[in-house]
Amino acid sequence: MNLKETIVHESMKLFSLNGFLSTSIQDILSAANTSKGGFYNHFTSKEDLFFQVLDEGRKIWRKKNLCGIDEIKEPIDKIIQLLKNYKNRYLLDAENFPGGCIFIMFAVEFGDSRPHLSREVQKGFTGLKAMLKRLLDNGHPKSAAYNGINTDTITEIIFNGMLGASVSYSVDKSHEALDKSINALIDYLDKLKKLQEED
Amino acid sequence: MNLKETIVHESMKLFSLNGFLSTSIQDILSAANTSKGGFYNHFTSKEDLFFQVLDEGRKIWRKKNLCGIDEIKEPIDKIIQLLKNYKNRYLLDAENFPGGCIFIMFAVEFGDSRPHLSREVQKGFTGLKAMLKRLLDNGHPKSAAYNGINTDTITEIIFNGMLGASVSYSVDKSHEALDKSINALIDYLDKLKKLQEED
DNA sequence: AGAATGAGACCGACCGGTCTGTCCCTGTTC
DNA sequence: GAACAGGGACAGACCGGTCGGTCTCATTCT
Repeated sequence: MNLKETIVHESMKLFSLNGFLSTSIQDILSAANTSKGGFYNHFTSKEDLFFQVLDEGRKIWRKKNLCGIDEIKEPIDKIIQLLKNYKNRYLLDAENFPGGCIFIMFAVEFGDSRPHLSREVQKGFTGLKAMLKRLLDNGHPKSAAYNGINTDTITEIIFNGMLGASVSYSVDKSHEALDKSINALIDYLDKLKKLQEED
Repeated sequence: MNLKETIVHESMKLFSLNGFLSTSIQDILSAANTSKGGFYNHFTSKEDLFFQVLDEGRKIWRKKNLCGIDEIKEPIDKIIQLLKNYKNRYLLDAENFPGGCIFIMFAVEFGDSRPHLSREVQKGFTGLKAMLKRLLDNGHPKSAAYNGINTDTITEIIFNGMLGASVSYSVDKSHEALDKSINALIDYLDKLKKLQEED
């Protein structure tokens, strides 16, 4: 791993733990065992680093969360697999994000004050929500409702459940609560699936 | 409103928008139309201000969210009323928290780096979760399960749903999505209530 | 007179970012 | 193969600006 990759990797961990704004260049230099010269030789600014970390984070997100999904045919089962991956491979894997999901960290800490950064982060959330809805719509022949519950509503429940689980896990670090949270969402989908089959 | 109250009030709004760490004393002085002397005459430090804002925020949270709950007898209906308050009186009321819920902001931005502040914030979450569980346990005669779903699981769903809804609302500011999110949780509880009545 | 209030100059620490200098690797020349 | 030039990689002194916090002093109220 060369210096540039090291800096991105170490920054990702620090951002996950303390956020982008609270992590100083000096913190990063110490973690990556380098100096200002080394840093600015590879990045034009701290913001430049942010975007590269964001990109790398997205790659990792996809790798961890979409693992094994293509092999599954039934759309609702795809989402269930996604939820399992989200818990076991993503949130519980502290190698890259020891402090929790960086996207939520970024989205919250930027708030209304860094709109150009916040906007970039928001794209990821929009994408996830759209993916969930697409899967649900594809999964239902009538393409509109699961036993009277429309797919928008289900999307919101799953999406917010994932967000909430991540936030509360990064706050209390309770594996037990995380298990319950994700399993509750899986139950929710399981019941929808049964209703669908009864139709 | 005297200067001290003005400072707390303006700080709360700024913290909601930009977070505690990204809000400088100078920002607060400008918003409250005062000076360093005026500030440090009422607060010993920025951290002191934080705790007073946190206290005030909790008072507002209770006032907004618990409104009308005592008048309701049925425990699940209490939670439903809480969810309605949460959406209409709390999240949608931008007077005090224009940028979104300060507790989530604090919890996320402090991350693992300010444990003594983070811990104080976490107490509120623990309290809310405990309240939800208490209501659910009281509401069920067998005090253990709603049609096979235990109260811990329901608590997690509601709690994470509230967190997630708040995060995604503060990111995208979509009333429509917020409505769907909260209504989905209310539906979830409604169905549990029906299952309970069938017993 | 004396206490409470608050204005604002000032302090050291630290921030992100620049700049110079040193090292080392590589290609060229004889 | 030795000598040298050029350039990328990196170390660290340094810069202006901003941070939270202190201090002095003027004003106002009792």
